[in-house]
Amino acid sequence: MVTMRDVAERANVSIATVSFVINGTKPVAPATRARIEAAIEELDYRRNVVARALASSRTRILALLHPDFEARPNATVIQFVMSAAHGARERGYDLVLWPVNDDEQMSHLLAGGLVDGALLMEVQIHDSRVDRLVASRVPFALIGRTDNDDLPYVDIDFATTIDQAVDHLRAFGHERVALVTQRTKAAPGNEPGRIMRAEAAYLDTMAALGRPPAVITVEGTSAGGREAARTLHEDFPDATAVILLNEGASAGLVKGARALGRAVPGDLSIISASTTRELGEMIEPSLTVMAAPAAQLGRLAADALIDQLEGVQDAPPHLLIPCTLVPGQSVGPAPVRP
Amino acid sequence: MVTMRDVAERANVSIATVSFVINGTKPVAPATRARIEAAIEELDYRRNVVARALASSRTRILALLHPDFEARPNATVIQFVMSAAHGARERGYDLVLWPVNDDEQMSHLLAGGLVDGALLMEVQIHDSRVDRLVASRVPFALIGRTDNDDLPYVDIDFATTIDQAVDHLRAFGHERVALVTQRTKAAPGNEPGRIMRAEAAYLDTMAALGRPPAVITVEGTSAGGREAARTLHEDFPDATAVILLNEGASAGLVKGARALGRAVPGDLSIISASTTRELGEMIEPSLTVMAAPAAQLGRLAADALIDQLEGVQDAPPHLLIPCTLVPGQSVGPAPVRP
DNA sequence: CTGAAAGCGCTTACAG
DNA sequence: CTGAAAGCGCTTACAG
Repeated sequence: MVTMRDVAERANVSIATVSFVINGTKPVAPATRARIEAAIEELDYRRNVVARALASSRTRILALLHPDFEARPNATVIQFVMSAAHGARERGYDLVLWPVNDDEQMSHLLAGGLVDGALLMEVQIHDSRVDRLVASRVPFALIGRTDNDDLPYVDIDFATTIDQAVDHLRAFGHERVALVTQRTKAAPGNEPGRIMRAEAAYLDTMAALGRPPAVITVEGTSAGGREAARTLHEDFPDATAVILLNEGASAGLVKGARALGRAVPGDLSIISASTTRELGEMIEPSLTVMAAPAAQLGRLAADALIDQLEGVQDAPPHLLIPCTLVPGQSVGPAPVRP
Repeated sequence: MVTMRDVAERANVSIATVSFVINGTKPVAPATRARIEAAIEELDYRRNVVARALASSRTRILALLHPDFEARPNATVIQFVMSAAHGARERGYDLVLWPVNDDEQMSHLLAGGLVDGALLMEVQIHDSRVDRLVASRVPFALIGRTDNDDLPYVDIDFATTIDQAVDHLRAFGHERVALVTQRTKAAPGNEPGRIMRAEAAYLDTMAALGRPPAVITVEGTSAGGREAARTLHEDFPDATAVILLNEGASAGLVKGARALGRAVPGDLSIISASTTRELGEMIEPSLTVMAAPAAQLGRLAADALIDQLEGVQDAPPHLLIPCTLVPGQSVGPAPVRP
């Protein structure tokens, strides 16, 4: 292995000077610099990142803390993860994946000193992992928000997303719009923030319009989607449009509605929010979706965290990005009331 | 920060002895051990992984080298990545994500000394990245195979997968089975191994059955799927079943076949191979799929690499896992010839 | 069974 | 602008 010492010897300088040119930390005379650069080139020297990390007490490694995604693969997750890794890499940082099952394990990992900062996914309104994170004194950014808006976060702007979805449906004449959300294992009132915030935004919008809300909560599966179709049909027969906040139930909802004799979009219009274009195309009729800004969020999260680490920044980042409407064939004019 | 020195002082031993009990590298007297363990507990000491890495010249970090997945999110990818990270973590290793665009960048990263080993995804038959990897002298395992079967790899067993798909279709009376693969940017003859091997397995099977093969190559999009439906209809009108090796084209193929007046599975049976159960459920009629063993492969890859690193192992790992048949509603009896 | 000490390959005040 | 040296927090022969 070629070390900094080898380079220094070949260039006839001290290792300190080599360090200065590699890191640009101090001015070095052009001639000296040239000799050093030549030596680096000739020896094909590459600085050892572990030694650097120990000496500088900065590892330039970021952790992505996430629950176990193996069970329910989600296309937006991979986009988020990959763009975060990509954004980090472009700024000279590495991203390690830390599947964390419990808070204890998380604290242990954080205390090991491997990472300079952490990104936490799937944040809930009350989240003990966030408390641990704060206690660990490792800088971080949340993907999603707790009820403490002062912490650094990036998140989907659900209020704007729901508003736009409702506006889109109202432009087609829909007056009664239902919301289908996802059941989770979380305690009531402590669902993932995305569900609670989207629901709150929906209720606000309905209230502003003077319409009674219709919220249906089902599993994130095809069976859940079918259940939603039945509930909609029986309990809210006058709803002519649905906003889904439940990717996994999308296909089931369409199938279920049809099985009940309701054409899509003839009798029922559907928007699937916070999902991918690909999902929309996968279904017949192609779904109108609000595409989640997963790739953007991944990069923003990495950038926000790195800005914090490098002191490029004053206030903790609070970034909200709405989903993007991608029209498909699942939204049509509201049927005329009989 | 609590260091090993703090623990040593409190327990009245040298730091070497602390290291011995933490790592279990040398026998330590029970009483001494107890004092040290108590000190660790009381100080809430956690060994600094960076210092350990520098001193032991083992970082216990693995790299996952992969092309840019942001563009085309694929559900099997996230399963693979997460299970690899999970498997690594369980054995005390961390997994960093390295999106690599070019060989040069890959070599640079590898030379930094951050990782003990690497996993390379999306391996092609002739793959210059593999040459770089070999040259870097960093231990590795491939996800997929090159034409050099001696290198360590884990891969999907396409031969078995295709055989099982054909068997399944033949049990329903299908005699003429087409294969739809995916067009890539790779040079002809150098497509990702999965495509070439699946095609080879298909051709072998057809030859063994004495049937003329029908291979259609299209983009991995809905449009590609529609194109495949047209080509099938026009060029291979007697094919009554299709095996897809093109996840993105699945929905388009179904839509396209219908648009041409061919019912699924009434007139055309479809199996989508090397994809997810979730994809199958997302389509109407639900697709019969051969689910890719992504989670298994992720864990196996991590384990195989770690086994190599820890010398648990003699021969380089060569692991092949077939996909799993998950029946849906897209396969039915072959239509009777007119 | 335990300790003193060298060393891993860098960075960073400090001095000149 | 450059260098000598301490130090980052561990591991690991080596000696006893």
